[in-house]
Amino acid sequence: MGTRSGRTASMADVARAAGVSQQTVSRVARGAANVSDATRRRVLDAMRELGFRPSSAARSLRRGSYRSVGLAAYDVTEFGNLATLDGILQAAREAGFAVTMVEMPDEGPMSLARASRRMLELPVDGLIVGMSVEARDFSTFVPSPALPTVLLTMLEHPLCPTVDSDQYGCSGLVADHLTGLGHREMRFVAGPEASVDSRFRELGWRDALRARGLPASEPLRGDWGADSGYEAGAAIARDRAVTAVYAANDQMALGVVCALRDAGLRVPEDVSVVGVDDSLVATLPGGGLTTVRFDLAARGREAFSLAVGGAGEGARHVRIPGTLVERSTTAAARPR
Amino acid sequence: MGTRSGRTASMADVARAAGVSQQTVSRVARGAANVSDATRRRVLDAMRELGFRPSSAARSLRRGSYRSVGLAAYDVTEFGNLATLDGILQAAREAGFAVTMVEMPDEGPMSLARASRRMLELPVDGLIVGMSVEARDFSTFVPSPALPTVLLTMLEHPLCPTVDSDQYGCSGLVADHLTGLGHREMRFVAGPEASVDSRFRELGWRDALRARGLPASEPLRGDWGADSGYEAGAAIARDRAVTAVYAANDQMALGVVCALRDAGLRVPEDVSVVGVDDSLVATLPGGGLTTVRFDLAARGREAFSLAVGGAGEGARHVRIPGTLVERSTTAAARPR
DNA sequence: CCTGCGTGTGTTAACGTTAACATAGCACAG
DNA sequence: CTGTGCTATGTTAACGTTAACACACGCAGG
Repeated sequence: MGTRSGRTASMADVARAAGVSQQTVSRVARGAANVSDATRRRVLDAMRELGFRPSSAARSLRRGSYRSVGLAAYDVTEFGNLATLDGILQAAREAGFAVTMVEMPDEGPMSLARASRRMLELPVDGLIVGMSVEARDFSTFVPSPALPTVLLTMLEHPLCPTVDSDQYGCSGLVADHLTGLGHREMRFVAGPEASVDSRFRELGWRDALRARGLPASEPLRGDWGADSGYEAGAAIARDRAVTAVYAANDQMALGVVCALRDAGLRVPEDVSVVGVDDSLVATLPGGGLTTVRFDLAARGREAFSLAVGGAGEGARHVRIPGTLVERSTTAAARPR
Repeated sequence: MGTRSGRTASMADVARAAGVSQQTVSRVARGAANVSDATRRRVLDAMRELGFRPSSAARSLRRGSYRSVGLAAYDVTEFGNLATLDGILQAAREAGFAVTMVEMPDEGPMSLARASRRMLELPVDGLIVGMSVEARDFSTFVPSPALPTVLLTMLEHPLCPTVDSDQYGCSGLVADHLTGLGHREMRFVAGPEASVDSRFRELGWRDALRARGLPASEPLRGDWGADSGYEAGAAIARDRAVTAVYAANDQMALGVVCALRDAGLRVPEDVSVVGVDDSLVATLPGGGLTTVRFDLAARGREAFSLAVGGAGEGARHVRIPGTLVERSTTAAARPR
């Protein structure tokens, strides 16, 4: 017919079919005002008949923007990243943006560099990078000036704005809560040394104790898993002075609770336990875990607006505070 | 300098700076072979200096493809969807594709229609739709001929290929396992009636029992939650004939296990319990749940290749079989 | 009757890239 | 010395859209 066979219909094809100029088709496609009802109807009919799909490429080329934000992620499957993704998607939808993702096959700096280079060739107006990449990768990362880039990390980067949940401040919340309940002799169960989040939680804990004039004992070290929490809990059970435990995540906190109970101690009557993350395990039956909840969706939304809003230049560093969720593993301190 | 101020550098700017033609810049950018080392170096230097970023829009316009696949999702956060997303990301990365997501604000058909219309204007070569959308929405869905569309659902659609884990066949696996252990008197705990997955699991179970000459008793109905599983389990505990329970998901299966134990029965010695999904709860401490695992990443990969591979026309319907994971909640049948 | 204005439409020129073709230089077989 | 083929480079013409401008028309006020 009127269309060149094989190709998908363009505005020119629609214009020919509807007997109008190509510009009028463009006006209809964009919902512009100055089109008479009769013409609009004819054009819409022609579009439908020809299965017209506007070329996003041509539009973006002309317009100079893509209305899409890039996301370079290592492991979206992980709890925190997922909730952040959800926040990014929310913010994107409200702004009429899409989210374009590429996965990084591993956590190395090479992988990040490659993902970022690939992003430069993708139709995105800004880039959000992060999701479980270890800190050392970011330190060598150089963003392209042609693509506004936001990093999801606690470590401040000289060239990019960063966003993260306040992994330092959360420990202050826990310290407030536990000292408020009268606890003085407390233990911290840290995550793996390589983890930036764990390091900040530990630092925040140390500083919070010092600020309250309490001694900070050496942390026990776990690996984020419930089993490592169990081991730490077993060790703590033998120390009769301890009345409260703060574990750097919920999984380990759960392990601590199990170990304490297996050792014949009651939680929270004998020992209080607090976790961080408010992950699924924190709400399990058998009494929820007292923990710190982060607004991860806000983390995502913030990253989005920094990446595409572009307003405030100069590397800003946003830290989103958590809130303490009191469930049934903390109570007033009593000697064991 | 050589570049028009305000704009980001184009190939023409780079060409001017390097003293070559624009086409040569294009060749370098694409990594084409026929460029001398000296020229290549000069061009790369100019690119670096000008902060050149190739225009994805112009490329796609010229090339006619985007190297990106669209994903219209309702709730990515949910367990199954997430793993599927991961599979899509994997396949996309291997094919050098990006994944462009838009979120649907709710599950209504309007929302789906709107998301699909938005996708038509996005830079994608194919579209994957699904992720927790209820079946009725798909039935009224009409794909655009200009955008190859794949549906993630068990219900076959006349116009689109569909992909899903085999929600029917999984019940056959469970029936094989349990009858193999000598169980005859079994109960099925279904999910909510609105759920397509639950309906197919139930149908598969009925058919599997019939094929084995066993009577299929009326299913108990839950709502996917552990509490509803607990109720069902409590009812089953009172029926001394029953030696095995098949719950339509792991959460409910977990509830059943708890109820049976609270009623003084041993699992698996007195009653065997099987779930479906191999979700996190299935691997909890205290003895893992026997369950059916689906290869959800394969679901995602399959959807990807159907969406962009485009090879086989005509609506194909792919069902990916699960595998039974035997853990510690099933054992040989013994009278209670 | 002219001027001015608003409304619907058409015309033209980019946007930045790549494919196809053209050309210049050089090596080498005949 | 001519012709053939290869390599490195340049030239031209799209790809499909939108912004800017131009035009034709009807209608108001002078």
